[in-house]
Amino acid sequence: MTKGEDTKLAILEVGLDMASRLGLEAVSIGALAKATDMSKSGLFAHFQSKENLQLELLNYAGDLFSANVVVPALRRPAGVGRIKALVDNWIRWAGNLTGGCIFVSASSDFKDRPGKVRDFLLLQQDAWIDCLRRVAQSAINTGDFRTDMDCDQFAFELYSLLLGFHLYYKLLHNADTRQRQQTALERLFQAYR
Amino acid sequence: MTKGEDTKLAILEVGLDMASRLGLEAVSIGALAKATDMSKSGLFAHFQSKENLQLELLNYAGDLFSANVVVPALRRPAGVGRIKALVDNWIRWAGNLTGGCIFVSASSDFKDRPGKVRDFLLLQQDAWIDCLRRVAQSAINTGDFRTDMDCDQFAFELYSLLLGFHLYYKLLHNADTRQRQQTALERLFQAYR
DNA sequence: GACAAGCACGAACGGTCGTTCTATTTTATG
DNA sequence: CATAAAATAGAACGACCGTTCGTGCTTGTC
Repeated sequence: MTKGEDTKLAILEVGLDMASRLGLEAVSIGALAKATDMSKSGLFAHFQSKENLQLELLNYAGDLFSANVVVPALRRPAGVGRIKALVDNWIRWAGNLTGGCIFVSASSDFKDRPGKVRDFLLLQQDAWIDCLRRVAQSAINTGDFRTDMDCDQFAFELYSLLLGFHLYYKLLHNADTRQRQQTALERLFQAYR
Repeated sequence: MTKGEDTKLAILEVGLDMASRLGLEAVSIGALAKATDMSKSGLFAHFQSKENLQLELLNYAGDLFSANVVVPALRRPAGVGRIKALVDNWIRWAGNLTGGCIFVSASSDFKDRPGKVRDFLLLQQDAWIDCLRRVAQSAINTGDFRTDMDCDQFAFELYSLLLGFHLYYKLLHNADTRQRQQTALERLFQAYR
């Protein structure tokens, strides 16, 4: 790894945490430069534009998300166990970032900001929902879930619970959140068995 | 109503829509002044500070929310019907604002921005969740729900579904969202009957 | 119709924004 | 070790940020 790539990665790491806390739009070149002990122009040279920085942040986050949330879950045998692993990984992912899941923050931030950033974010969200749908389908195949279940419906309800967890945990700092979500998950799984 | 109050209300109306779209933090004095055909200083005089503008926006939104979402639902007879009315009103509320529910946007925006604005937002969120809890309790009293149900758990799951709806509808522009949410709601109600 | 109060304006403040240059230092390569 | 390339810094740009101040214009009241 060359020096430039190394620096860039360090910037993205700091930027990701900043974006999770304050939102993708609030990650300014100046603030990020200060946080990484660089000059504005020195940092800027790595990204050519702010829009590009935002795209690279999302892409970096996507790589981390794949490696830490999706892939480890897919290594588990298909079925409800895999889904639970996916949820556990997601919870850990959201917990490791100071401000929670960057995709949740960015979704709220960019839902009405047309452009490449929103387009990319939408692609990532579609991929995530598709992932949820697929793990549900594979749980049907193993016999854990009913054959007549609606995987899209399942994905919607599961994602909703993750969003609920996110709000309760990251904004309200509710202590019982994990337990509450666990209960809801059990009820969700039970409905489709 | 005096001229000043009239102007202020017009500002809040425009500001609310802007905040729902771009986030509470992104409502700049200059942009809001342009949108209301006023001078920066003229508009500023109504609020004394940006923080105060944000607080007044939240307060204004809270009043509208009460009047359009909560109160009409509470006029319905207690029970599941009241809860359904509450949800319907919430959906309409989120639909009427261009960027969706301002409290959802603001929650994401201010979760890691300590200060008066976040404190006030937290109060509003607590009140809303308490409202959900109460309608559940009153549905127990009417016999619609089981007496041993956990109202906090119900509030969590119901709010989660609203958040899921919000993301699917406002970001992904998914056409089946309303139907999907309806199905999830029915399942939720059924579980506690 | 004079007068005070309320209201809105324009100009200006120091700061930060994203971005563009040029110059200098640091790194990798022969 | 020299040299080309890559990486970083510094200064400056116009634009916008939140905020302050002084000055007029509208209001409603006596």
